[in-house]
Amino acid sequence: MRRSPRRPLILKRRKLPFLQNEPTQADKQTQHGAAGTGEPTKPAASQCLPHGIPIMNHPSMSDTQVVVIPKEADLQSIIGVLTAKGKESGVQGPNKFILLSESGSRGNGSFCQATVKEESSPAGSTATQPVKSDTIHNIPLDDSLTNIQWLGKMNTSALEPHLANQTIDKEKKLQTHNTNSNPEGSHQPTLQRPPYSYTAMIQFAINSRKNRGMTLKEIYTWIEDHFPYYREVAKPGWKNSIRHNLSLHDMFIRERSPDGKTSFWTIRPDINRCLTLDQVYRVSIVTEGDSPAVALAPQVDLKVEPVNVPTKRETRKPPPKRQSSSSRRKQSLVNSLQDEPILLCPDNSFFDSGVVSDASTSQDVREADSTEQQQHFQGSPERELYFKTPIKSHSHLSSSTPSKPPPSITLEPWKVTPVGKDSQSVLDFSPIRTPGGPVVTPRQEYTTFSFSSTPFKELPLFSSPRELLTPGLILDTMNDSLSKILVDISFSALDDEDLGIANISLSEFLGQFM
Amino acid sequence: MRRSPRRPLILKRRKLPFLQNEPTQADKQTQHGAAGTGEPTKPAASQCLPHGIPIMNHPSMSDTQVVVIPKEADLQSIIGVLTAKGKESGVQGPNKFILLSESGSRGNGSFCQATVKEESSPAGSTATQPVKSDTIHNIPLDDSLTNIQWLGKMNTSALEPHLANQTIDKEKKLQTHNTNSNPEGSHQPTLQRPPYSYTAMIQFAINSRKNRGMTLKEIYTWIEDHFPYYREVAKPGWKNSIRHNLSLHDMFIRERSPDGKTSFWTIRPDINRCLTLDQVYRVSIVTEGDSPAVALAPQVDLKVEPVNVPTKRETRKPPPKRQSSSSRRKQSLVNSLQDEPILLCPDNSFFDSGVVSDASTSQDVREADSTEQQQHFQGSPERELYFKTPIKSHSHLSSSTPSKPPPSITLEPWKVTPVGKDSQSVLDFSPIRTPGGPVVTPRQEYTTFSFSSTPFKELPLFSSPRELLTPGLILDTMNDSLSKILVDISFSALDDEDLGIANISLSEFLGQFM
DNA sequence: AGTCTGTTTATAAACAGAAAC
DNA sequence: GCGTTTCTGTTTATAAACAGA
Ligand SMILES: [Mg+2]
Ligand SMILES: [Mg+2]
Repeated sequence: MRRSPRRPLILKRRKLPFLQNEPTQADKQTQHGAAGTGEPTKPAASQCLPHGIPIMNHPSMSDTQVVVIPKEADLQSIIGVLTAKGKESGVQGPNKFILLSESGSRGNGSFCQATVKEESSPAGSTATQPVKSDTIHNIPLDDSLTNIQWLGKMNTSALEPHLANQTIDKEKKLQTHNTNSNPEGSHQPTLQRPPYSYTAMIQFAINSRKNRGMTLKEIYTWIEDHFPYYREVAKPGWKNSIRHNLSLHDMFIRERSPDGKTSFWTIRPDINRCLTLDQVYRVSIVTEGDSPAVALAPQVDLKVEPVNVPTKRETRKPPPKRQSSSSRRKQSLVNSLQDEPILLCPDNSFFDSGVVSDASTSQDVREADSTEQQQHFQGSPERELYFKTPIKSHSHLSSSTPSKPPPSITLEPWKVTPVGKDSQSVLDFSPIRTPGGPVVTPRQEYTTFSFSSTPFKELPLFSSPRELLTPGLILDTMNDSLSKILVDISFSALDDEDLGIANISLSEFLGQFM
Repeated sequence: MRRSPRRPLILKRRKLPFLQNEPTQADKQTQHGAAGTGEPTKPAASQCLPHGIPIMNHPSMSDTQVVVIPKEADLQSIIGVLTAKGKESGVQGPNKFILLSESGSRGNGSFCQATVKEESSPAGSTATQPVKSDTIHNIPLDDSLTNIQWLGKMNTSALEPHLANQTIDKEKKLQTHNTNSNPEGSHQPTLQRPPYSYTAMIQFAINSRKNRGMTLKEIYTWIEDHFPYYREVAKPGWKNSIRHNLSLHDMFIRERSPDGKTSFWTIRPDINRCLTLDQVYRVSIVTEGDSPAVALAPQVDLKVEPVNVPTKRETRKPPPKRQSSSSRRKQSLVNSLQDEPILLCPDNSFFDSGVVSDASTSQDVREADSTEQQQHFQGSPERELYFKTPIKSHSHLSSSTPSKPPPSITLEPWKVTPVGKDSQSVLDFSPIRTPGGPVVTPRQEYTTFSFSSTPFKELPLFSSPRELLTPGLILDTMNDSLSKILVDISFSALDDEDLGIANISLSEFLGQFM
């Protein structure tokens, strides 16, 4: 809940399929629509993990949520989902999760009205029983996938072009299509769209080179080799997007080869965070490991050195009522290019030279008060209701931010209608919020078993309060620790909170890669 | 042909209608298409102005073209079109035009096969005879409008909110719709989309304020007041685009009011060129003036002072064969923030304070050799021909740059089929190139009368070579001079070419406003 | 003549924080 | 004061136009 939100590693705003089948406008409903999909604007439910595992807010810590893990549930899967969820929701969202094992009396709380055994979820496979052996691989995925889930489907061979250094050329590796039925033993890479932005993938590509320079074609090839989605299913416009990103972002600089014949792309060294797919991959591979008390961190040895201590420290904790900073971010980081710590690049096997680079993204303007800042979602599905406001003679949209029509239920594999009595309570298991889907509203309902985000103590969730004292696991997505095991990123500087600028967490380190 | 190209003032890449009627996908032709519109991939023609007035390349000066003005033609209209054309095509395109009066023997050359009297052009009105009195106002316009043409339709009252300074609020001025039939006397503003980019319009808006700060809402209002298109016909998504531009471009900075309550947008003073709509308007108003030997420049008094002389002057003229600079622009202007002259803001009636600002856009890396760099256009209509290349199993597009299907003829009012014998020679009068229309190809055809861009001397265009010596007008769109009249922007520093960085022309000054 | 590469602009969209209602 | 809605601001994605190599 501190420091300015880094961009999540897990992609948002990337719903668009980008498949070869064009939008098809099948459900265009051009003028007569806007009444469809029957989303009944319910007060929404408490958040649930897939298969009805509930998540409750902690009564006192706003950044903490409590999860009761059923006995039948797959712990690794849940940890993965929670990690993704925590990272995704940024700083204001929950980033600590207390995992409690269910004490058998599961029929007690009706909070989610969906049991683990529930197999009638209409939106895709249910697949949580570990005996199914496709615990992760069969989770219904789409573009709004978390990267951990996605990585569970990635083949490790997708990383091998790293190891076969320099010989990535034209051999048709990785061309083995998986036939959509992917049992756990097979290790083909998915054709699912990876959850990384173009900018992130370009960084992955360029940073995989020791000289940290790549031609455009090599970037294409690298991405196609490591993310077969782009070779196989994406429309060719993805290359246009790559070029667009290279040109648009100042982070990417085009340089000339010494002979001046070819040009190659580099990353501005002063802002290169040196993230590689390997690092991201290792993070999540470890996440899926055996012991739950395993570090979620990459195996790299990062060193944060407080060089160029910011001179404007007074802006870091603004007076809580003056100026209010009104942070929509980014404008507060003007001229923050110099005064950030130098972050040494990890010298893993892919790098020869430890290029010195300093971080230059955010000035880490943390808001003073983190007082119960419940996350707001704009639950209004969309206001393409015609003539809703008689402002103009426009017969078209009235909102200045375009919005997609709410998708139909079957298009959202995370939306599972529970078997409970109230058919209106559609649970949103998606880690991605869609405006129009059932979202969590901050409305407080202290009285019922309904799916509110009521503080924890109000809900009769457990058969006895003893369970709250169960020494469960604590998953902290802010520093990617599970239980009390801290990540093994060794910060050479202060690591207490709210003390210094060197207090950069892994999630921030990862998150700034958009 | 010198200095790096500024972005044209006249908008390109803005074909999209952005009207309330959605794309309608009526002619989607999803899979069976791509054969339509009957564009026969002809070798294309030499460039012509509307009504068949030909433009020929000058035999020796690659940036110069020669235009023979028929007696019946409207000179002002032609000058306007040429000015737009010159500004639009950037540095590599022609920016000087020698205007010659036709010597009566018009039937001589068959080069354009369209006479001025031709009235059978199927795409809109022909409207060049000044006796029609709607010389400019009736030119068929669409989104690919030049700004000069567009300004011909603009009401002068659209500028009056400047004069009624500060009281722009809610009075329903400018709400007088024009009923599409706009005789010359009436002065309603058009509902046509203005040819300015969002970035340009935002600058117009903010620079119209003395304090050079505007809230978002004020920017909206300013644009709506001055360009009623956005109030009346544009989809509400245009406000999204405004916000997008404000956020995206570093040029726009959000600041807080002194009380910290509201935020307003400013333009980074070190790169603010202080262009206002008033200036653009005056430029074009003068262009439409009576005498052809009139200055095309704004009435402002700009002063360029060579402060911070660049230290890396050796990069300004690279060795002509080494490195070759391979300018796709923009990457050559890294770190050029400091070393450019300070450009004083013009203190016209809209400014109180002469904010000091220096230019910081382009480092003016001029290509060494401007040897017959004929402009290329990618005339390939689009290659959504399925299975054209058996590269992948993609059934969809194969080009990584998406392209629109070629529009039908009737949608392009500039495309006029001449009455000549060859029905295939569709002339493109549009100042905007569409990749599918007939474009000028650099193919050299020295032998025929065909529509090639053959050097000037090869074409038997004139009845006698005397006409080449006719003391015609010279329209130079690089510095916006007609005849020998220079623009009245007074540069205090060097104004000879290739000498100093202060050699900034009006077109560059204007052009950098995208 | 066509393709690849690079730059810009436009538009839609997701979403978050702040302000208004 | 709270809850909702709207406004404002930031990013990402995608299409597209077009220029230069
Ligand atoms: Mg770049
Ligand atoms: Mg900005």
